[in-house]
Order: sequence, then C-alpha cells, then structure tokens
Amino acid sequence: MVEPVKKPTRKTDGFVANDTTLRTFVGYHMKRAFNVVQADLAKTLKPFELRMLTYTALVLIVDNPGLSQSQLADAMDVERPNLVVIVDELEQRELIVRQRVPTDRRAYALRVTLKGQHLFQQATDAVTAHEKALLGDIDTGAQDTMIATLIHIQSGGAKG
Amino acid sequence: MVEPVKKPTRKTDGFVANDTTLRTFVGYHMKRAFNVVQADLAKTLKPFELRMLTYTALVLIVDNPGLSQSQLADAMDVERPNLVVIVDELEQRELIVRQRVPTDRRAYALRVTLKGQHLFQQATDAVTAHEKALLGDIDTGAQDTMIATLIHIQSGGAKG
DNA sequence: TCATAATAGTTATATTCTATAATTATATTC
DNA sequence: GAATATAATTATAGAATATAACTATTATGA
Repeated sequence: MVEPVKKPTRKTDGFVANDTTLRTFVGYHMKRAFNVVQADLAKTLKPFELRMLTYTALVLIVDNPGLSQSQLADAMDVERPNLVVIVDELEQRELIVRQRVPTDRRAYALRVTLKGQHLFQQATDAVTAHEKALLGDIDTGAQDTMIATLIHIQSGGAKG
Repeated sequence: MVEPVKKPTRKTDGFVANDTTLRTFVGYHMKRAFNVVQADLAKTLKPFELRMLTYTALVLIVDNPGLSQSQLADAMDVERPNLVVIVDELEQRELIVRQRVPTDRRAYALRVTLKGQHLFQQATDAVTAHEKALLGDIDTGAQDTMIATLIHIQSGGAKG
C-alpha cells in the first residue's frame, strides 16, 4: 500500500541555485552530507532524550570506564568547560556517576550506571539501525574508501 | 632553517580513549573529519572577516545574481530568519546590495558589489589553496569516490 | 621543605548557529 | 473582494563553541 505523498514542500518554487563554485570544495559536500546524517541522528536519539554530544559522551564512558572529564573532553574534541554541562546532564539523569579518584582528589572517574548501560544499548541499537537504513545502499568498497579518506583527513590530511 | 618545535600540547598525557563503538558509525568519522576541514576554513577566512556562512552566502550571491533571500536560505539550508542577519552583515560591509524587485515588492534581489566581487575572488583563491594543501595528498580516485558518496548521502541515501 | 607552577573541575560569559512563533507588507487565489 | 499564501523581518530560545578566571589539589625544583 503506497502512501499518498503529502506536499509540505513550499520552499522556493522550482528554483535551484547554482552552486558550481561551492561544489569545487570537498568541505561543501562534507557539510551537506553531514547535515543529513546529523538530522537523522538527532531524530533517532530524540526518543531517548539524548543529543549527539550526550550520546557520544555516554558511549565513550561505557567504552572507557573510569576515564576523567579531561580525558573525555579530549576524546570528544570539546573544551572542558563545555563538557561539564554534558556530564552534569548525564549524571542528573543517573546514567553515569562521578567517582572521586583516591589517588588524585582533583579528578573524577566517570562510570556508567546500570540505567545508563541499558540506555546506551537501546540507543546504540537504534543508531546502528538508522545508519544502516540511511547508508545501507552505498557500495561497501565506496564506504570503506570514504572512511579511510575521512580518517586520513582527521589526522591533518596533507598537513598532519 | 628548522624551527624548534614548541610543546603547547598539554592535553591528557598519553591517554587515548577507546572509541571502538563510535568507529562503527560513518557519521562519527564524518564529524571528526569535518571538524578539521571547518577549523581550517575558519582560519582561512579569518583575514577576510568572513565565516563559513557569510562566505557561503557571498559565493551563492555571486553565482546567482538577483536571487531572493528565500532562495538563498533554501540553497544554504538555513531558516529564513537566520539568513537575515547574514545578509545584514554582508550588506553593512557593502559586499552586497538588496535591490527591490519591481515585479514583487515583497522580495529583494541580492547582488554583489564590486567590493564584494573582489573579496569573493580573494577569499575563494585562499580557500581553494587551503583545501588543496589540506587534501592534496589524497588519491584522486578516493576523492572522487568520497564526493560521489557524499552527494548520494545528501539526497537521502537509501531513504531518498 | 617551601614557593611556584601545573592540572582537574568549575563558574561566568560571549559568540555563533539553529529553530519556532508572530508581525507587516505584498501577491495570489477562489 | 475576502481569504490565503509568500517575502522579509522581529523576537526569542536552545544549543554548540570558546576564553578567562577561580578553587582545590598535585607536581616540580631551588
């Protein structure tokens, strides 16, 4: 049974802007593609009341039990002050705990709670399924090539 | 003459977080790679007092003389209210003008000024050079594959 | 040892980007 | 001509991002 397609697409008539200059930039394509992925991710995480940043922090705490906020901030490429609110949110929702480190009383060891572990698993299943739905029809070889290229860029490309 | 390398790398010692779960997501790699590209772009545009959004708007106005703000917002995937401040900024710097459209007095036709055209050319040369420096060592085939894949994702991937 | 510097976390603050509702002026449609 | 839609705008709020400054604690080195 085919749903009759609604037309909420007001937008600007049939006009399509000429973006030939921008298309010469790889970054332009990266941004536009990432917008789509990010929007899909946000929608996927919404039922769990997670955003990309809070989900990423939760995952990294699961995979790195006991790491400090500084280490987490470093892993997420986020400034320490900005990480505080993210950790606050996860802690208030009782998804993680801040444990004092006996050997260094300045630092906290971050650990996931049982509740956090469960939410992590549910959210990760959902994100995995949604990514597969979004990108599943892309040729495996092309996907591998893209990931390798993206990793290369991460390390600074020709500069790194 | 080799500069002695400074060590401003405080960061978290030698610790490297385990991100195996996140690495299963293509979006994770896209975000991290785009962070690098975006940071490079911001630095490149800084001397021209342009940001990614103001530069993008300027380029699209150059390539689409006379387009309306709604059309520009649509092309940039930005909400109309948010575009106003971008156009305001470009107009105040006399890089573009808002021209009333005789046939539709609600709309403005956006056009670049001579000053804007010059800044566009300088900035575009700089951005082109910086992208080449950043991504120049990537295999051409891999680059083409990535761009094709990114374009495919833009149109909604398996969903579109 | 003690003074100094460095680190972990936090608070405060500012900028930018993004998103929605509501308003005015003009155009379109029935 | 009345109702509706569109273009641009204002107002507002939520997020992400970045820097400076502060407290508490740890590390360094004269």
